[in-house]
Amino acid sequence: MPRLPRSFFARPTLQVAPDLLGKCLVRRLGDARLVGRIVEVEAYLGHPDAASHASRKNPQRAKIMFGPPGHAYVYMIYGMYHCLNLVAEPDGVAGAVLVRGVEPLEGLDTMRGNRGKAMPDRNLTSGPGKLCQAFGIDMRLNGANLRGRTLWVEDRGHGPARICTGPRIGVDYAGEWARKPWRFWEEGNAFVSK
DNA sequence: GTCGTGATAGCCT
DNA sequence: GGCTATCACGACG
Repeated sequence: MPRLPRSFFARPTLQVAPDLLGKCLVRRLGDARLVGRIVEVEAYLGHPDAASHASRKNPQRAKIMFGPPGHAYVYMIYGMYHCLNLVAEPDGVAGAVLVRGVEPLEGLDTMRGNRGKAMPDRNLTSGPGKLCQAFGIDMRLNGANLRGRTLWVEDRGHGPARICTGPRIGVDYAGEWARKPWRFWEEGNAFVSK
């Protein structure tokens, strides 16, 4: 299956984000191969997007967002969970797409083991923290090249049926920027977080 | 089904 | 001491 080239990511974040819907996130984890079809994302820009880590006064945590496209920006949130972003825009311009939901296609048993307990399958990857846990994504993958051997994105041709848009989740502090319709999801998919 | 809340760590003022 | 691009669980009905 063809991996998405760097040129796919080297575009405006608001174009890359909806284009990622229907693409497949692939993770090699030991002998396991985990695949999830992306069904929900959010776009985060650079300054002056007040909801973005890249627009903080000291965006040290988000420096990967300013780097070359086609890399992973991973951060820890609420002390317990991780969130996966895919860096967009040309090198030097901040922008990333938060992956909020994927539909599990391969490696379900490994995902169930990573999530622990008796988690219903519909809760495996229907949220940014959940999917990172299921895919074994943590800070070790921050800055990883998406054309390496552990994490990448493939185009398997299963585009989204229909795309919906709305405000981003959990950024109410960001004033007018919180109301931008920069969350994109596939209509009706069970693995959308809300 | 909805709602409220606690967990937990790194960085902020 | 407060906040965070979250989640799971228990109470309620």
